[in-house]
Amino acid sequence: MVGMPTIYDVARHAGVSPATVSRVLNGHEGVDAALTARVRESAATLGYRPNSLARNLRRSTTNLWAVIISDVNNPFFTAVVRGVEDAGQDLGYSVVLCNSDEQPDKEARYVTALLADQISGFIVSPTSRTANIRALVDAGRAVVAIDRRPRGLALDTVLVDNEHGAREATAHLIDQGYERIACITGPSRLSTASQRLRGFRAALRAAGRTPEPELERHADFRERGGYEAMADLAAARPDAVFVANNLMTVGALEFLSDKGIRVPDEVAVVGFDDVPWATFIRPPLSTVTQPTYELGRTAATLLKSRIDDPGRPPTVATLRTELHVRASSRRR
Amino acid sequence: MVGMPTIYDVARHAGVSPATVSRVLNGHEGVDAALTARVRESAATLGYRPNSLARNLRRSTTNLWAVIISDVNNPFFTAVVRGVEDAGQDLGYSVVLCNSDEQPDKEARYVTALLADQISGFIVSPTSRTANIRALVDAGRAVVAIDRRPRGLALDTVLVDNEHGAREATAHLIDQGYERIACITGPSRLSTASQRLRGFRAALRAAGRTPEPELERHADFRERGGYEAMADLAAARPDAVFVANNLMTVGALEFLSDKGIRVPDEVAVVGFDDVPWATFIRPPLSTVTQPTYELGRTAATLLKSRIDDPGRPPTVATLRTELHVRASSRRR
DNA sequence: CTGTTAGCGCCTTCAA
DNA sequence: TTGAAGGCGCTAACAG
Repeated sequence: MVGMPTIYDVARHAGVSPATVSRVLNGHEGVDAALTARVRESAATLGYRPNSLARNLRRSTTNLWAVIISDVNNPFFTAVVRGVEDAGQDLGYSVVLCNSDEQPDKEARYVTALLADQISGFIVSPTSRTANIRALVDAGRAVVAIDRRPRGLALDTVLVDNEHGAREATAHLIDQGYERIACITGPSRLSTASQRLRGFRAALRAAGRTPEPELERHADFRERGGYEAMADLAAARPDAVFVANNLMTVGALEFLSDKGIRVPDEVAVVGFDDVPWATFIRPPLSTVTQPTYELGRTAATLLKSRIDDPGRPPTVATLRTELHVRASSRRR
Repeated sequence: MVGMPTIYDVARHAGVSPATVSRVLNGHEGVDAALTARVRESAATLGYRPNSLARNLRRSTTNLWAVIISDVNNPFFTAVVRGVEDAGQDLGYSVVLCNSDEQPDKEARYVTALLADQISGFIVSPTSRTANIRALVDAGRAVVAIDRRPRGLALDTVLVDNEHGAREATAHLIDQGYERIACITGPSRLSTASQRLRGFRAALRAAGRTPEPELERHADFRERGGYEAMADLAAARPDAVFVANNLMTVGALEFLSDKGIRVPDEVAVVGFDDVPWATFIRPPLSTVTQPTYELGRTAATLLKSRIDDPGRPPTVATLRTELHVRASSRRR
């Protein structure tokens, strides 16, 4: 025997047929106890490991999941991936990570490549082009969307309650007595961005105020966009700002710091998403945190049950956010 | 035809043999131009995609690489992974990400599982237990070590010049006139930790000073460890501290901030590794940055050439660090 | 230059 | 309950 031992080697060693070895190793019922023991022992002494390539070819599937996220630089997504990975490993799956960089074309390329790889399940934070996701679904693959709701496609989806989170953050600012509260949200094509904006407006209305367009901005969910939006907003003289994701919050803070605008004395800030080391930024940053790791685990669970029961109607799981009030939004 | 079209379907459609289809699709030389065109066309019209499971079984390899890193929460490693991934994709490989969490047992479990998966290449930041890596090498897999030198094993390795980086950082502190310079480094079993400590001491000696044990601490390369080491150091009254990784730097800053110790007036700080948003921490943090993305790309290149030429003698690539001086270590 | 053929290692009927 | 045999889709010898 030259390479890794095969099921034939084990069979010979145990004095049984390959079929029996296969049955034992796959836990099929109704194999004689004595044979089972012998097979187990032979497998152990030979150091047999099933060749997953052959198994997968035979079963025409793999134990691989692919996670296609839209920004690896965003700690939000990497935390989610960790949740997926841990849960996936428990269920016997390995996870391949792909970064679409929020570009539909890059996403499309991944989809095409991965389709050929018999990947058994996909977890995707969809870019705006739903066609990519549809291709996966049409090819009969199990797919779970995270973070965003894919437009016009019924899918297992894990979201957080963006509207609630934004509303709570804004209500807190109102509560602290801020008068001119601004909002920097993401691209309007992304459901997260519009939901967070909606929550912002809802809180204002609930307090008897009217949302003012001059205090609202759309940017790109990245640091630079947050910086520019904040610069642009400055003319409107807000005394507080709710920023709809972590990277843009960092950008907005950067602008304020560059201009020597004090937080929270001149402008209070609350950010959506956790910012790593939020407590280190001076002043410590108030945030609406999302249960990122949980989100990943939930997506993994949904994916597994979709694989086991492809006909099941789609589920949408919505997780709660949590407001953490810190110094950046507290009146002295 | 019910499922995906196979190479036989294409062959029939194009009126050639499966072998010819295979040759065309794999770009083998010397196939008649007319046939080539016909095969290409048939494949296109049928929407043929090669089944990589079958191909891999036949070739008994995969187009998968596994990256086993020791801490997914550390932005250093995630940045490296990005470099690996981008380069890998260019070379036709997908990347599976695994997190050993600095635990040899967890690493061992991954190694065992992945060995069965015919993964074609491994990039590993080894934990202290070299046996795990040795298992990969013994099984004939292509392996590249990153960040740390695996003890007692000749391997393709990508490192940064830790000693130089630490020395430069320390020299800068000396230059600024600090007198009692402390060092918080990592676990002594990790080469990165000991090299950075060595660089620190070398700089002191070069300035005619003697390293004092009471100003040196080993911690665990995590935030909490940095916090505790700083707390412990405080009694020795340092006026500057060089912290040998990013997470511990954050921990040390946290302690200083908790105690109201001003940076850099009372204690100056330089950290090794980039800290995301280093510019946001007040005061902006001086850092020794590593070329993380480049490190990943280099590892990918080495891995590829190891796969192509398994007999090649091992290469050790050492990349340079860069000192970025910011306010946290500047005398007023 | 092209086609025929024999597996890669496993699982799963089918028959005994 | 166990064994024999075929085939998943592809590629690499080997013939022609």
